[in-house]
Amino acid sequence: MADIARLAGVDISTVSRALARSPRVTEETRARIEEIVRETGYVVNKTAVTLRDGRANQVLVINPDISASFYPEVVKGIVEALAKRGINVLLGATMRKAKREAELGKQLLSGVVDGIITITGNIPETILNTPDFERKVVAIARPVPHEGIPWVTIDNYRAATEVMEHLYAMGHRRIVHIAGQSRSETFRERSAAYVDFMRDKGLSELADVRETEYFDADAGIETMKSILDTGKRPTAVFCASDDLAIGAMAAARQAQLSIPGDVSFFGFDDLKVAGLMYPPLSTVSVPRFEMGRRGADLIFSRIYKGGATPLKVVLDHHLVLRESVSRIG
Amino acid sequence: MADIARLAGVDISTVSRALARSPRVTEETRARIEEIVRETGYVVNKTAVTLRDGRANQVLVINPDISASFYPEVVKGIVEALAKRGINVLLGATMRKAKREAELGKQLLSGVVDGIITITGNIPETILNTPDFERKVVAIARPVPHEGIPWVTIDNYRAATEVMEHLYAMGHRRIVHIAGQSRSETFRERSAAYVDFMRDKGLSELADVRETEYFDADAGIETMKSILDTGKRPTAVFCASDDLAIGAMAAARQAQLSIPGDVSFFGFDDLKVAGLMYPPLSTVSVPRFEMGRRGADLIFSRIYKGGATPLKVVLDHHLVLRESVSRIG
DNA sequence: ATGAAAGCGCTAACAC
DNA sequence: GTGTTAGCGCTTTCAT
Repeated sequence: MADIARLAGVDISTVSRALARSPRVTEETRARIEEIVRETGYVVNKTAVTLRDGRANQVLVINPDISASFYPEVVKGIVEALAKRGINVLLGATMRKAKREAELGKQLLSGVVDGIITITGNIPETILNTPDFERKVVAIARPVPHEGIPWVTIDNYRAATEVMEHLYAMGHRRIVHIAGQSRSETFRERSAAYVDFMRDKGLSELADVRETEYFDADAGIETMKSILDTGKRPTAVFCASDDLAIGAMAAARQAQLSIPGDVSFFGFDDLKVAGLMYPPLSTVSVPRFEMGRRGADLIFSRIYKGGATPLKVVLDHHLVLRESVSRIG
Repeated sequence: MADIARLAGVDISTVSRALARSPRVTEETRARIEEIVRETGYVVNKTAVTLRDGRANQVLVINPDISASFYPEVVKGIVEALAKRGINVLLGATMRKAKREAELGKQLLSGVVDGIITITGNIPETILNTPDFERKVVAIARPVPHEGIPWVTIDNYRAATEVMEHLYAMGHRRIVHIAGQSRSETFRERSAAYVDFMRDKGLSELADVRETEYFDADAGIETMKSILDTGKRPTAVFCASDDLAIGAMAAARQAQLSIPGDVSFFGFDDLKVAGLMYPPLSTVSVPRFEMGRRGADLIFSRIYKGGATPLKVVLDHHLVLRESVSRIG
């Protein structure tokens, strides 16, 4: 900026004002300065501005694993909402390591970002004793075990209940549930809905919940294999994620089972690929993009406008019925 | 840091030294300072360090679209290589907009990052007149139209030729190619291999290249539909990406064709989901993780060690034969 | 072994 | 309308 000032024959503060579109600079001076800026390709040093202003105009999105197909749409929603307000979005992946998560949390303390949007269901322990940190964190999809942190979600219990009602209406009784981690409230709700439904229908005897650690396709394969190994083949499998379902279907097929002839499948998430499977997978449509947008709105209000926001935002879901479930009995 | 200094009863410069593990601080003083740091949860302000040091110890990875399944593994490789060297990785998505790309390029000029790894095949125009920018940019997967920028790739022409040889050996003659953008050298090479092979086998009459813009599943669906609309059904379809293949297979199935009975498919990338499709998709295994690692190594050498590096790194690929291709004739 | 002070690039309050 | 200056939080000479 000093260079620009010299070239324009003005003080550096005038350049600063011109670039900030302050009305206190002659139109003429500003034009001259802007011309020089264009010629030289000069760009304001953001680090200096951040240091000076005490804010980075950036937020960090923490997700567990960028390979998982669930997150990209959420991130897009966040970027969409924040970009137009001049807020940058950084992306960090924890790879499910608490240490990585703590590392990322430090970005908040070290001034690199003004806030954190987490999709991991955890809160980096590093920031736990930061005063006022509740105002700087928002959770999406998975709630965080901490009071005062707002979160955006769908009604998982209700959605899972609807899935079970559908399966039941299609004649299925011997239904098993491939679940996610019970330590995650999201997956706990889905499992609870399954267990409650089976009990309410007097089917507790048949209820079978298989918890998985990472709810990815590999877990789906392994779990499905172990289910088939028991010899008691279910007529339907309700998977807590599409990734689980994709893996489970592949495993069923490998065991020479036809889908949905021998066994039906229901997923959760409505990933892009769900509709492209063979057969196309019935699933629960989760408004991922909208979740991102709403989460971004929340954090923007709280951090940059200092306003109050609701602590819980529940978005709509709906069932997407395709061809992976057959009518039986 | 001033607070820490006051609490420890030393000068701020001593705190700085202690935290930097300088030998010029008594073991005792350092212990005291570290204790206080732990208690208060203090974290060094990274913005200030960046400003002072003139380097951010961060690089930016630019990719076209975080929804596409190709990139996460590459990013993981980059993170793996850089994290242990204390270099942070930021992720930016262009959503295929030149403007977004330019925006991201500014991050380099504004001091937020020290270098850029691009997986888009483009170079942000913003940085084009930065002196010495060739030293700060590395391309992965897709080369950049600019001299002096190193890149990491596989031999696309050779891989595509091997695919064609396999299809040919399996008896296929009426093979069509669903290609990516011809403006991308990567896809151009794959197409060229197809065209050359068909010509060399005297099959030019049957050659049919369908170029797509985004090489995603939707493009695969559309293109496959249009191929089937012509009425001349191919016996095999060589897709320039797995995403294209997944979409194309779905479209074929929707047209009541059996795979690979009626038509065979070959993909490119070996995405995780390729092996979980029904039937499992034959494809070209691309070392995405390794590409990321090597790209990261390159940029690290160039930026932080100021060393010279090769301008082109070609990694190994191999064919993964599964069940989406049948033997005919 | 520790302290004092300069300076990284910028903005904004304060002059004029 | 423009210039002068302090200060954001840190590291690193230079002194002692």
